[in-house]
Amino acid sequence: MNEYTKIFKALGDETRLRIIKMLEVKKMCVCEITSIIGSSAPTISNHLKILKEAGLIEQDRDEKYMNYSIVENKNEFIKNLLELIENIDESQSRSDKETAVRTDRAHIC
Amino acid sequence: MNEYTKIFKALGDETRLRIIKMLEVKKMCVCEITSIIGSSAPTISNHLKILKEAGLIEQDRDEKYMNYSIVENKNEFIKNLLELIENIDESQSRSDKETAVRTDRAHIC
DNA sequence: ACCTTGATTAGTCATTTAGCTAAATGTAAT
DNA sequence: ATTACATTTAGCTAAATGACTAATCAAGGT
Repeated sequence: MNEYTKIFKALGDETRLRIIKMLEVKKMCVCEITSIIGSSAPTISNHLKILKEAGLIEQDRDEKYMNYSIVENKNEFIKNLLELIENIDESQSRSDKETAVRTDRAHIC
Repeated sequence: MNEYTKIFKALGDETRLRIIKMLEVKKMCVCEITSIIGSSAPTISNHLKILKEAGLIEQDRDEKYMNYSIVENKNEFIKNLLELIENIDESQSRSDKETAVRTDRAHIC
């Protein structure tokens, strides 16, 4: 599939867009994201895979947790696109972000 | 559906992204686009509807032809997004655009 | 080495999507 | 009014997608 189509397809899903917006706040592990979204862990894991393969996020292991974060070394297109998305300010994202900052993996995972 | 999800979903399709890139060259009617893409007219018509409902393109009738074009009065998000897309330069888009400028509806419709 | 816990993979199922053809609608010209 | 042609709607099919549970993999602590 076309690189750009893959990027837009990755973003063209409610749940994945929520995840991207949450990761603007802080890097998070699968179980944290799972607890905020409310879907099953495999479902979230799969969404993360799609976002990663589109080049939007990256993963790094922190002990037993797999942290996901907005990609660091972005190409120009991804960089500009993610900046655009940062400016999106809706109630859903705001509420997710608030939950994200309050979320402590020690308590929920 | 979320406004932004709808926009990204609209762009997350090979054919629709091709159409957007072609419309950067000039406004076109359904049959012109159909002849360049090679799908059926109803299929193209449906793709155009999805792009329109996402707020990316608009239509105006020119005699018996329905012209589709990149939306004129864009909100900030759509404006920046379409600028980003304008910078995409791939062989597929280049070739489609070349075909588009050469395409004369008088000959093909 | 074993057990616990977090994450991913595999397999299923329901829903959505993108394509088609045929029929309906809209517009212009005869 | 009738015909011709562009477009859209309706109805269908095949493929893709997103969800789940069960099973497996990976890492750490006992």
